[in-house]
Amino acid sequence: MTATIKDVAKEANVSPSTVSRVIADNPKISDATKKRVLAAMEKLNYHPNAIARSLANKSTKTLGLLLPNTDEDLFNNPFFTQVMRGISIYAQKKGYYIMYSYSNNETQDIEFIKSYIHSKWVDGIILLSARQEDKCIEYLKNIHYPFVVVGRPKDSQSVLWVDNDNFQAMYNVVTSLMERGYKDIAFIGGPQSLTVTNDRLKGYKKALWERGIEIDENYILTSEFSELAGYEGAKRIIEYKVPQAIVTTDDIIAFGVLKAIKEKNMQKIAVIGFNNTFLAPYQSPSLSSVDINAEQIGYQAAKLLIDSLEDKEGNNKPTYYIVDTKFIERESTQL
Amino acid sequence: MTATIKDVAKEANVSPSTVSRVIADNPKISDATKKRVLAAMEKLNYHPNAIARSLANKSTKTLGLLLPNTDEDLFNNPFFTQVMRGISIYAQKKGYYIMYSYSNNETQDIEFIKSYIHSKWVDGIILLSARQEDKCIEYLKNIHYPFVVVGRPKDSQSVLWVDNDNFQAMYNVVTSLMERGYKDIAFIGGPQSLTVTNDRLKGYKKALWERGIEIDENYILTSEFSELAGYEGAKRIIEYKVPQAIVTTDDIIAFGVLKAIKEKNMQKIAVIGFNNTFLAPYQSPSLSSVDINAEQIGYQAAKLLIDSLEDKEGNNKPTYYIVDTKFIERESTQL
DNA sequence: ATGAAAGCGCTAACAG
DNA sequence: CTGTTAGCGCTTTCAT
Repeated sequence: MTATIKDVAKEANVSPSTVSRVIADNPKISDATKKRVLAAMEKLNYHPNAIARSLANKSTKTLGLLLPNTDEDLFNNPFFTQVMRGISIYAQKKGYYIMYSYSNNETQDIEFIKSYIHSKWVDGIILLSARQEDKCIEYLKNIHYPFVVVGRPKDSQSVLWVDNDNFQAMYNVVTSLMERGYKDIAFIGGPQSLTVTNDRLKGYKKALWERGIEIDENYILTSEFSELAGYEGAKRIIEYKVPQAIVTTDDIIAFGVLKAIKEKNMQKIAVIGFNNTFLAPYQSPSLSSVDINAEQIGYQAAKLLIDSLEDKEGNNKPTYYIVDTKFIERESTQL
Repeated sequence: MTATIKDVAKEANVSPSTVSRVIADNPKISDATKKRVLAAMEKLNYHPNAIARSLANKSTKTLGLLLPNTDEDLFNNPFFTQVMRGISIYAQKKGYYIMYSYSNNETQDIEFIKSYIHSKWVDGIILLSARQEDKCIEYLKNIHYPFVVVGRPKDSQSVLWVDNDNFQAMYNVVTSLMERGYKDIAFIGGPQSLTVTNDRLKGYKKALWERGIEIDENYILTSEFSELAGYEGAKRIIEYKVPQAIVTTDDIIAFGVLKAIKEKNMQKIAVIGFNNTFLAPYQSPSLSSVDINAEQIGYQAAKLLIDSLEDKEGNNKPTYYIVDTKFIERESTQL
């Protein structure tokens, strides 16, 4: 049916290996024959069979992407699609394909990972969202399989990862608020099981602590990434003691906070989101948010993994990448 | 390194072909040897090499997914992630893998399709979002390559597709509004190049027409899927002539409409979105929206394609699937 | 019911 | 610089 390397070889009057060398762009091939082979390929509309190449090469040039699916809202969160796009951009640039799987829990995660690895489908794995105690990281590390994780792993020794400096980002936001006189600042975050939540919480605490403001545990709430969590969290906090500002770890949470504030008619409470999602400007008041550059995170993750895959010498490159954040001020912090 | 079929064969004292038959669950294998082979696999921690199988089988059990990337907001739209999840669920159930690519335009689309096909990486292709004149559909149809499209293609003859009944869904919404006395109803839609926009627009027109309401072209706006489009569209419409209701073809657009309405202080204008995204309930007023069951769309698309791939006999199954919609009423239509 | 052998399409020594 | 040969790991006739 479709032309194979043999057909091309015949057509060009060379051996299959010569054709193979042309495909691989091997330098030791005379220009003359190269031309001839290329012409033959063209004529026969030849395209290398990637499967056969993979089998012979023991490399598929594809990466496996593990998507979390635990929480309905977590996945609706634009963060993931942005990261995926970033991954794609670098992968395509380097001629890599991406496969993806959803999983509902850590056990399934591991299953998919094993399936990817055992079946030999992928050359490396990308993990989205690092948990505090992450079995996947543990597993992949133990078997020395190439992977990169989006989010700082708890034990980052000898694992590739990319993340924002979440500690610093939140620290800066809270400090900036305090510099304008805000004192009673509450915190509503996602699941405590995620590293990102903890990092941001630490930034929050450090900022308060530095200015000698006592940390009130009733002002700290963590649950999940949802508007509902933000909505109910804000109501609880307001009922406890009306704060001057509420910082959150995600725009989705902040949306819920805004709703609660509106209902309670407490519009002077400042609100800050994270991720600077596309709807943040369309809230009323428009939501101030920390832009975490999600696409860049994905891009750098793919880069870290692919580069390490292709760098046989194992040169001592850094094993992580920190993506800059930027605090975007809008109406919700200027009331 | 890892065990191959030969190792298992030796361990179990059988030939490689016997092991292969066990893997394929071939009926003509004695239970005794089957047990023995299974035990050997277990012992050696054997896992079939999917690449090698694919090469021999000429089938990869993976599907290629083409994601549109034209519009920043289009891709941030949760619709796609929901469809992807649906696709994944059925694919995983049937043991298929999914590869994805983003493209920025139709030319790139075709390139990716060719790359998938020529490289033999995938067994079939899933197209997201049908354009009115879709070169990808044309191309795939011409070469008789297996594919399914999400969204009704213009010429749906002999192509697999799944979609909502967009005409009917919009028709129902508008009719329902008119039954409660609304007369001046404006329409703000996405790009005219998409089938979905046109189908919904037709439903809108038909509903008005049936009730003898003249269609005012100034009440019909189409541009892109963004809050900005909704925001500016609504302002333009209001300045032209204040309507009683604005129907849109996407929640994102509706969010922009809500913002404009708030600014203009015209809160009695009813607003309707489409897709019933997770933020719709969190607008104020909460947004009435048509639930299109995006995950189901993805699931059925994968099902249509995979089933057709596996059904060698080409039984005359239907080539399309219509997913139900449901109008979810919230505050934005009950003012 | 099981084995031997050829082949899927490509790559990689090794020779020359 | 190019050809020969073996082999990647699995499947599949064709025998027996």
